[in-house]
Amino acid sequence: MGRPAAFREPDVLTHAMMVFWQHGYTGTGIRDLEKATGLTASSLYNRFGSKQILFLAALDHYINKVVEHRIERYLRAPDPVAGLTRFFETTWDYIDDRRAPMACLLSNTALEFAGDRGPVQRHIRAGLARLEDAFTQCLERAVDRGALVDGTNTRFWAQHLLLCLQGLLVASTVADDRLSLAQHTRSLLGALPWTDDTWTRNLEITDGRTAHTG
Amino acid sequence: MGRPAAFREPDVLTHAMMVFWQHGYTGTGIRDLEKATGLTASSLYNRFGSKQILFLAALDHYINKVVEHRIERYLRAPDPVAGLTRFFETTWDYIDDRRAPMACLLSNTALEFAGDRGPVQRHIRAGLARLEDAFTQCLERAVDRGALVDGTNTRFWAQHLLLCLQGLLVASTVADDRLSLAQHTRSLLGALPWTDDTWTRNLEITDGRTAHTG
DNA sequence: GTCATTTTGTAACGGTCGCTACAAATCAGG
DNA sequence: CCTGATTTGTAGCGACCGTTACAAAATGAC
Repeated sequence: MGRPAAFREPDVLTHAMMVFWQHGYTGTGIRDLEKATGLTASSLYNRFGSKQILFLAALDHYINKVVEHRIERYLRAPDPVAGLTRFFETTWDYIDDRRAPMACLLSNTALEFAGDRGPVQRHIRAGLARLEDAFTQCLERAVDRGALVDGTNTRFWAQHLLLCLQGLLVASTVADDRLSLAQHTRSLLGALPWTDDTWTRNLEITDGRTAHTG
Repeated sequence: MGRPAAFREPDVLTHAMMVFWQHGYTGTGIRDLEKATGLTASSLYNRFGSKQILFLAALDHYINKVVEHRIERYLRAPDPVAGLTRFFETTWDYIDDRRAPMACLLSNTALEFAGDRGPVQRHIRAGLARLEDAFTQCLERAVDRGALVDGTNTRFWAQHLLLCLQGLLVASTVADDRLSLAQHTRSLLGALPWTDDTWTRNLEITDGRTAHTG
């Protein structure tokens, strides 16, 4: 009952997410959100109640769509080593797709709300925890396959990868060449306790593929 | 000639720097700067011309004081390995000194102005380049002392350290325990091409010292 | 003291901020 | 068609934004 909404909530959240991603929470005004979503402030407030709540919804949308999609596609790929490698490589692809390097909405928000102890921090932590868990599971599969040495502290190395990823994302906003970023990515991944020549073989495979695809 | 200013510019820049550091560029208003510096908007605009120019001056102030001080104290210390280790360790001390984790003004600004191509980006790059150079020189001294293997690409590993540092800083804003951050710092530094047992010996020294100092 | 020069305090400018009151519009159920 | 419920568009709220005009205050040069 009641007048039906003239929009689909996921679309609104996607557009809001993009604006917040580009300009941050403080840098995004309600008028920007109106333009991006095509809705009026009335509709936005009628649905979400406040700018902050809409932002939290956009954050969750980012986690459930962007992050989860990348987890599913790469970290849950059949080959955990190749998947992990591709996960980091495609971070740059994703960044280069857009006009400006936008890094990661989670990282951006983490720094913007660094002193915060409210709901925003909690949502950020939840999103990063989801990524950390996915890394952990990916590394555990690598251990099972004998790619990582037995007894590897997968939780620790998952946190480590998450930390390095955030460094790469910050660096990507100032780096003038993507090539060096790729080299640093290799060094970071190479630090993991791979067994024997697992990692060097993976590098050869990666080189072969990138040589073909450009 | 003319009425003398009732403030010292370095003090004004220090206070402005702290406010920008805590709340970011967009999140800081002129009224906040008035309260923090004790000056009126008139004086601020008479001296600096605009909020943006004041921010650039505060950025340079951060580079010349905070960053340069840490470079001088740690990266130019007699022992490059111990100095580098202390540099990363004291990053947390510096963060914990303040009420809220503020990470690094350069990293914060890099993400806030991710899409920017104007003067702010240039100042950020200059500051990071200064840090990269200092890392490079520190690593070169480590090579000269035989702590790093001959032929080490010091420029590459300096960029690598800078990248990892930014990851640590982002992680510090969401981390609930500093201990794990210290462990990740060790892993990051341990990835460098140290000679023989240089790094393990350095860890023992570090452990001994931290055991005494708490 | 007078003048030119610079800084300071006061007050306010036009614009945008997040948000909301209100009525018209659009549905379901009777 | 009427009623109740929900969304939409319009219009504007008070507060704050970055910035500025203007005059009083404080200096050195003469």
